[in-house]
Amino acid sequence: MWYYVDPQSGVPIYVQLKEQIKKAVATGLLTEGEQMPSVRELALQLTINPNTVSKAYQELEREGIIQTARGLGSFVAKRQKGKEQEQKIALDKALEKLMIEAYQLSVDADTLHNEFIDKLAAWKDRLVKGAQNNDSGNRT
Amino acid sequence: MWYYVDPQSGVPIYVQLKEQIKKAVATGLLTEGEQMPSVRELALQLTINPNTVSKAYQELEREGIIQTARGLGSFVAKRQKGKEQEQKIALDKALEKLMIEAYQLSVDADTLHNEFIDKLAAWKDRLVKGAQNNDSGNRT
Amino acid sequence: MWYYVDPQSGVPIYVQLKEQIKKAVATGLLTEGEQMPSVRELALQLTINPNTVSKAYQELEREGIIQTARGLGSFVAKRQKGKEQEQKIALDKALEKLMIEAYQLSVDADTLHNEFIDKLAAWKDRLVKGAQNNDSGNRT
Amino acid sequence: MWYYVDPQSGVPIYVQLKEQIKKAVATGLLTEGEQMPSVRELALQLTINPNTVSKAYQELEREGIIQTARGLGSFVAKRQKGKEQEQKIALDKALEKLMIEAYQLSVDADTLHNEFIDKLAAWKDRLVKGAQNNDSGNRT
DNA sequence: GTGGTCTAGACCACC
DNA sequence: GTGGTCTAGACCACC
Repeated sequence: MWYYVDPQSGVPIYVQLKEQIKKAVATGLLTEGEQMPSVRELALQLTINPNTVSKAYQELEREGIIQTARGLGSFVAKRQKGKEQEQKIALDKALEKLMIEAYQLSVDADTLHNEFIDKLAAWKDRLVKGAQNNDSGNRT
Repeated sequence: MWYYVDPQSGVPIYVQLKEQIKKAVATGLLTEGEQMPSVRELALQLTINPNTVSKAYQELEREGIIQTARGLGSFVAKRQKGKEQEQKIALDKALEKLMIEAYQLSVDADTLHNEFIDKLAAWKDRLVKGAQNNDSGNRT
Repeated sequence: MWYYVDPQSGVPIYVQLKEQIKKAVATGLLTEGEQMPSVRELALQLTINPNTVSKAYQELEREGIIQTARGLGSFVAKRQKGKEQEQKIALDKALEKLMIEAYQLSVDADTLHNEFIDKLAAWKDRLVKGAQNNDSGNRT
Repeated sequence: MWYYVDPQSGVPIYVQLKEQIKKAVATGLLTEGEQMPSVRELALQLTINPNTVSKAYQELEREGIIQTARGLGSFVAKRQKGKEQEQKIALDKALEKLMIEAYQLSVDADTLHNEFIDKLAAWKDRLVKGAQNNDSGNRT
């Protein structure tokens, strides 16, 4: 697959890996129930140590992104649904983080808005649409 | 001051503290050059371990939010400017994180958009406005 | 059946499921020899990944709570008896865990005692009573 | 110090270590703010690998038992206080776990009660007493 | 000095 | 085959 990792970047390798896998799940490159490459396989491919992959996988499991079964392998977990209110609170927190980040970056409100719109357009298909649920399959 | 931490929440206390200080800086409750409470003082007030405060301050310093002068104390740092391109890259990354988070939360695109607009409105005054950057040139 | 899981809670789903099944067995909602729902069935019902159910079942089997017969399904196992001494050691360990937990929660001794009495009253019928062990001899 | 570890026991070493440290904190052998032995030191003493100690310490930090500061060391954290209601819920859960465990062990209600009383007596001094708070120091 | 990450590779349990 | 734990030891950032 298309994971890559930069040991020089300063960001720990297992963190880089986690972020890429999360993104892959969120963008649909990895789908619910799909089997992840084995720890060894991915380690070989990225020429990193199996322990490093293992650490990434373990944290992803703790975060509910993947599910691991001994002797079987790791699988992309079903997406969490949570109660609507908790969802709103978490979203609010995420947006606040974005605003704080934008402030720190001295990004002005217009730039932020424009970039948000662009990014959202690119993600629109992946984010669940209002009336549709994600198991019906058709997304007319 | 008005910091509060919930030791039971699962989120490490120093992370909670960092987030609140960052927010305080971003919302103007703490202003450039303002002196932070001493590690000891804040620890006493929150009845947490001084090491916890120290860890928060250390990370905030590494992130450029505050600056520490030996024997004088810690102060809110001048906001970073960075090159425009780095700014864009960092913003893009922050937006991507938001999208991934929204996906994990099963938030649909419309909800995300609406909540973003609301949040942005609340923050508009703090984020530098298009035509009036705070010290550099305007780039309308 | 009436299992429920909260994917947002931070506690791994398979752990939540295990705890509920253990409780169901201990409270008599599931009885010795009773057939468990199949992995698939339970996964569908809870809209979680079959691997998640599988992991819960695997651990329950290792703990001796259920037994799995290939091609037949899983069944609630007969309760273990163990030697009296092992029983005492295990009980002592469980009580120690409770004390440590109570300490971490800053619960005082009186509160712990009262709550224990209340809880025990609610469980008294399920726990084998002194004079009437369920199949072995009585040791009044 | 008096930690010990049995590599043959089947229980992972880092779990054994975590349990002992938790107990040490709960019984007052380790007190708030006290510095933990360094990762290397403890590894040498127990003749286990520093990584194993490190794993234990990292999990303890996640659980709020200790606090780690890079370059300084690890310290016993201030005890969590949490809101009273959450405290009650957590206690209720812990008691329920005990009951389930007792059931699985075929322990009868009387035995459980007696053993609880004994254990509680041994712990009474450590568990915060009703009217006293834990920072006044005197414990008449 | 401190902890954090990583490699290389062993051995284990479970399938 | 799968992941989990552990060793031995390197190198890093931070103090």
